[in-house]
Amino acid sequence: MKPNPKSSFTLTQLRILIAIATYGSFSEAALQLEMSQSSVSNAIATLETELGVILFVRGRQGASLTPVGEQVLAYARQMMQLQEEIYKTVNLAKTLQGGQVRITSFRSITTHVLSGVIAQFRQRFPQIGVTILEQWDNQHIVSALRQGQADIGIIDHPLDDQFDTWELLQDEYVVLLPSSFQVKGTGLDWDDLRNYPFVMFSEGDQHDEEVFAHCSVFDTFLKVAYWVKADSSIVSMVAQGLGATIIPRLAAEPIPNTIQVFSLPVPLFRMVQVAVLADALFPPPVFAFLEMLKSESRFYI
Amino acid sequence: MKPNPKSSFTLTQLRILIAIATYGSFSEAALQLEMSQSSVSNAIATLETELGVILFVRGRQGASLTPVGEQVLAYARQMMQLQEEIYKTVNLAKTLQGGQVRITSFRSITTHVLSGVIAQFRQRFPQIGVTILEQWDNQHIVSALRQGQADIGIIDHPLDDQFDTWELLQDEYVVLLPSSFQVKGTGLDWDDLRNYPFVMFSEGDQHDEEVFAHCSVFDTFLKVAYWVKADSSIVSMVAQGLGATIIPRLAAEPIPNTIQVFSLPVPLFRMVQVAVLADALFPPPVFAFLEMLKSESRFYI
DNA sequence: TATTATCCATCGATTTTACTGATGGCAACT
DNA sequence: AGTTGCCATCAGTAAAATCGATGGATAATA
Repeated sequence: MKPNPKSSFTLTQLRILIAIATYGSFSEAALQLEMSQSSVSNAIATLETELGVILFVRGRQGASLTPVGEQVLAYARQMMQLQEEIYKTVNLAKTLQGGQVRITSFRSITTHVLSGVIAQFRQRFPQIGVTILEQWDNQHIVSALRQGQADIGIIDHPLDDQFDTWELLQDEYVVLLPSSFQVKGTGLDWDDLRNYPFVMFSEGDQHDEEVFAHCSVFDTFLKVAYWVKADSSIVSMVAQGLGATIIPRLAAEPIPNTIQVFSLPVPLFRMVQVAVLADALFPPPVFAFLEMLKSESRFYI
Repeated sequence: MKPNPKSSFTLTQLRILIAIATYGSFSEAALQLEMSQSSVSNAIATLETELGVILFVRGRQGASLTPVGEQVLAYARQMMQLQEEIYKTVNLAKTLQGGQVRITSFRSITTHVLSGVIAQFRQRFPQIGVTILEQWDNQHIVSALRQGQADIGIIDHPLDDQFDTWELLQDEYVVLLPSSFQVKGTGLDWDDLRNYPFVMFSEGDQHDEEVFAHCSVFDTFLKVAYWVKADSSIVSMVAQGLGATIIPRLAAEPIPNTIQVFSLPVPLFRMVQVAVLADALFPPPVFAFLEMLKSESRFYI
């Protein structure tokens, strides 16, 4: 008994078997299946050879199943049913009635933007599953998209033209100050920033690079007292008066009201974009989700 | 969505799908399946076209399933399992480990001979099912055999050469007399028979024809007072003194001890034979049963 | 008894499908 | 830039499914 038979029977043969069992004769089955009687005969002969058993007793009044034939018939029916289910499943996936949308993004966006959209989406299309894959930086999001692990990505840095992107929202880089820090006028100026000690994200973060670059344009070089790895930790360190920080607003939420929030002297934004693979052919659920995202984005821009 | 798609996917395609999902890439799957990479590629492309969905995301590091692909994979595994079961089933049927023996016979033989053989057989081969199809006369037994509704038939009249037959036992036609009937000597003679009223089987029975023919050879013509349709009824009518009868011994059993049993003046037997289709290729269980029947028949002859 | 009708197997021809080996494109490493 | 690993595509070939026609067998019918 080979575990992996090189050639094996086909679903067509099983379908024919069922038809014969149903209609009682090879010829009637052929009619119903809209194929020639000889094909039917051949198919069963091949199947019988492959299995090494006689499935039908042929007689004057048609064909009737042998005991083994009966057993095989039962399995054949089950297989046909599974086949049907496969078709049903993929057809569902091709409509808005089923399927799945897979999104990858960072935590801050997930929490403050996507959660709302997803709730709304699930309410509108309850049959469609939504999967979220949280990532730490753009890199991972991009590669998840490229490798097909997700359909839709949320990014905050421009991307090469493999992707179709559009703006979801502008997230302002805000300066967070402990309540103990004094501010002279109505807003911050660059001198203020030069004097504060800063708590920033750990080494090599793209956001911070952007902030440093922006400040340096105005001859402002921040003094970084602490490097920390999590958004929420940064915020709480600021709350405890250890220093100031510059961070995208959504990444900082929820901001305790003991913290003072200012725009930069010259405001800076990160552009949060939605990205999908340019050449990919998406199932309808993905389009539906993108539509919803687009209409939602109006509230943020 | 057509209920009966003209062309459909194949089990081979599903097997390939599973292999790719298992080994992570088209090429590795091709190696494992011992087929070319292009075949694998083609098979999946065809399957994807047939289903109308993308099943794999192809990337630098191999192929990974899409969400629909995952769903289809689950069904595919089930189908492979069913396929395996079919092979297991038919292979069992080809050995003594499984399968079925279908026997057709009359009630009398079933009760008094087969039941014992079957019990012994089931003890020896517990996995093999035994089916008994009871019939009223040879005609039905023969046609059941011819139509493949049974493998083994028990008959009591010679048959044409479509069948292989051999003797199972000789069943003597015995004369049953009520206790009230007087018998002169040690045995019956033809004159005795001429004087008794008889209870015989209803019209056109082959057994009775045989008996009448036998008697007429000795110028004995029975007076039939009753025609009755069931063996057991005949016996009980004799027991109640309504008449005598001539009946095969096994058909009469159990014979109440109020009834006198005699051989005919010139004994007559019916030859009970086992018959199988001459050209049929039987599964091993049938042969095993035939062997057992043969060895068993020694006790009766 | 001879005839007819029904069913299935078989044959040869044809179309379809499956498979292969070679080639090329693409993206990621070195 | 070159190399490597992966998949798609192409053209040719081998295998198969399918068909129409034919023939044999067996019941039912005349």
